Amino acid sequence: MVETEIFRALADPTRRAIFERLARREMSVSELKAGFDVSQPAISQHLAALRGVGLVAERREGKFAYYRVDPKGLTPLVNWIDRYRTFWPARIEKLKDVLKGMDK
Amino acid sequence: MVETEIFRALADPTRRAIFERLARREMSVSELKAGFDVSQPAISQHLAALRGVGLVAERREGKFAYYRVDPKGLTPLVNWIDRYRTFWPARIEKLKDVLKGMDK
DNA sequence: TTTTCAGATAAGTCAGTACTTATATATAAG
DNA sequence: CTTATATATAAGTACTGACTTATCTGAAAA
Repeated sequence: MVETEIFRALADPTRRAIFERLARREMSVSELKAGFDVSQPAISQHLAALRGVGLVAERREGKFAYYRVDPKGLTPLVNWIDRYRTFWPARIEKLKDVLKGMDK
Repeated sequence: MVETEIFRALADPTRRAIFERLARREMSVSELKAGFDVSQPAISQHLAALRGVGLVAERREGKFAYYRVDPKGLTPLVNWIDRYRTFWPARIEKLKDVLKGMDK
């Protein structure tokens, strides 16, 4: 189940913090590492997890690996919430369209 | 961190399925149990977890316990997504207002 | 080519968690 | 009062997952 994987990926505070930092701008692994109190392998493992569920994308350049958020990655999460639109008015409908148009 | 707790709560497929069933209508524990292939204690434990993070609420009536979704419970999740509105236009702003007005 | 640097992978450890069965609590029914 | 039913809690187990150190791959620098 896609939702499970995405919820799981974002349930870890470190991993979510990585996602949040990447949301601001593309960064290399060592740049990212600077902000956290965990080892470099831990960062790589978190990035692999985020990449595995489509939340981030990788761009390789020489010996550097640059990671960035893949905006489409959040779509299943938004859609899941959307399924519970019965709890609030239909405003959220707009989200879907917005996300679709964002497909670049 | 509130977000972590909510993401964690919804990351478990059984627990999320319970939430989804309760989203349709209020149900007692034994009614819920009928739909799942886990023991009654497991259901109670999941409900306690969902209740602990404010995703569901309990109403006690005699020897029965009726659970329902607390719509406000999803607010932190929506707000978190909202923080990444930089990735898509400002439509999501509306959500906050909607959720606020939903405070019953 | 040898060394250094960026990053990924391997393997092991430890804590957390989803489950189980057994038991407790409390209300309702006989 | 005794028994049955609804739910919660206790305690134990097995698995998962986030971390570590050590090692591997590959590109740049010396």
